[in-house]
Amino acid sequence: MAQPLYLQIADDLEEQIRSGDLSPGSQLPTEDDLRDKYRASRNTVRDAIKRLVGQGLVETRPGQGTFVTTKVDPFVTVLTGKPAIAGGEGPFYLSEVNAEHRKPFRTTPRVEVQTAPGMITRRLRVPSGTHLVSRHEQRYIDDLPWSLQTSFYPMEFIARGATRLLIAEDITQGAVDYLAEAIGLEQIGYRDWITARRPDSNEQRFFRISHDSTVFEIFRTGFDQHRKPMRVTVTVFPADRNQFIVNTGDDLPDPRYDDLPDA
Amino acid sequence: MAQPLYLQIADDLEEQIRSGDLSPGSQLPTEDDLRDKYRASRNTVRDAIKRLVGQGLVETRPGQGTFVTTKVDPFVTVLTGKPAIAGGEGPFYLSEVNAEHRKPFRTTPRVEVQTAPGMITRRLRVPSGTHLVSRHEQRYIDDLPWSLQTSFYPMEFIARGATRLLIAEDITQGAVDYLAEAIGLEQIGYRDWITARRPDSNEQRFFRISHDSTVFEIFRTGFDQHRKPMRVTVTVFPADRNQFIVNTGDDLPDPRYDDLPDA
DNA sequence: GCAAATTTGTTCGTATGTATT
DNA sequence: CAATACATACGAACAAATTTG
Repeated sequence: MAQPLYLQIADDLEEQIRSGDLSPGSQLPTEDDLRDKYRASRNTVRDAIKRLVGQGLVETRPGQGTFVTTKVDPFVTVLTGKPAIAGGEGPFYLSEVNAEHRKPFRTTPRVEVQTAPGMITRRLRVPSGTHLVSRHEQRYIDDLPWSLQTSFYPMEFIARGATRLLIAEDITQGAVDYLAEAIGLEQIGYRDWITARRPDSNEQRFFRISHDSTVFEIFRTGFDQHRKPMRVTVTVFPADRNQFIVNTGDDLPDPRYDDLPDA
Repeated sequence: MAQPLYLQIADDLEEQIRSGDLSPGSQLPTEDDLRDKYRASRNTVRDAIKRLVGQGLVETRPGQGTFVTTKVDPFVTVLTGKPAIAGGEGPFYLSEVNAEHRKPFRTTPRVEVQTAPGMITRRLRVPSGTHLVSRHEQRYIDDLPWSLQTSFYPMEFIARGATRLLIAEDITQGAVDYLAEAIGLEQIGYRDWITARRPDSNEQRFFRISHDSTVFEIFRTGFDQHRKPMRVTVTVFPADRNQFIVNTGDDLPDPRYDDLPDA
């Protein structure tokens, strides 16, 4: 056995998909058809398909069939930028490359007061177990689920007068601008910490992705004029439709007109 | 059937792993033992284990058994930094956070002249099919495979006098400094384009990761004083042991003393 | 060095459950 | 309700990798 049969079948199907012989959105032959075609058992065919599902090349729908996944035009987020511009864009400075026609939408925040996980308190440099204000929202682009975002602020900000943080309303002017105006906290910069991991069950449901796909998780820590962390924002993006740009150095050419990802 | 049996088994094992009942590196009961314990067939037990493998919680070794994966202390790369400091560090400004004791090592480059893929020529803004110099190297940290890096330069640079680009030797002073000195090209900045994807078979072999794991792929385009792209570097990192930091704004506190990832 | 024992990997056949049309 | 298609589960057999005696 040079190669296991299920791998031969998977490779053959993968080749058909990559060559365009099986176009995105089209249906694969049913498992029974593939069983006849490759003279294998149905279980072996299913092992091959499982592999393709894991690779994100196809998706199965019970009662319907197996279909070649359609690639979405990836959404590109620029992580760097002059912090001052961030106002009105929400916690993230989202500059969408190649997205002229795209319509972002986000839910009104779900506001809670909770004891945050160590991942957050450590970054905010507060004792673990401290109560924090969290503002969670779901974000869509063109009605496609795009990211899940949660921002954490110290409770202390409320006492100092930033009461709108507790209200479940979009802070349209931008939370950064609001904090500057309300309690005189200026964000002088931020640090993004980029990781990748598997989605939890919530994320699988919201993004409609499988358990063995990948999400980016970006922790953004904002620092005030005293170089102290003033807030932490955690954003989760499905890796299959998100990419990121980081610019270092001033006056770089606009990425919009080159650097395009492969079609 | 509230939950499929193989998911119940997987969840139970996952719980044992997360609780520390099964510690990292330790061996799970054999498939036959698990078959008896859960009164399921061996195939059902194997389905459960496959799921855990996909989640990266365990790894199987033919002839030996199934073992709880040991998490490596992640390696953190800072993507932003004053470009001037990059000299001597190689194409990437690699500032290792929490890495005092770690020893980086890289192979001597494999140098080729090739027609690069569209992904590269598009970023370099040269016609597709143009010949480019590529310098490929494998990079290790503490003898663990850490990243695969390939840099592309226009052939024209050779004619203009940067002949050392063609030599399969480490350019210890840094390629950026060398180009400045040899042909007067200054890198004024760069752009990183961050994506995630599945590893190809080469990468699976080199990093010793499975086909359904994830790698980061970072395209770094360097720009010269005329704001034209002067080189493109592609680096691939396995996602299970790599994280990235992006700083926006000056004078942020050192991430080394906070922001530590969870143990 | 070799053979046996152990353990995971592949493949088949079969039966039944669940979702969709 | 019936037909179709994928999902789960069991049992069995043999192959391949590794360790042990």
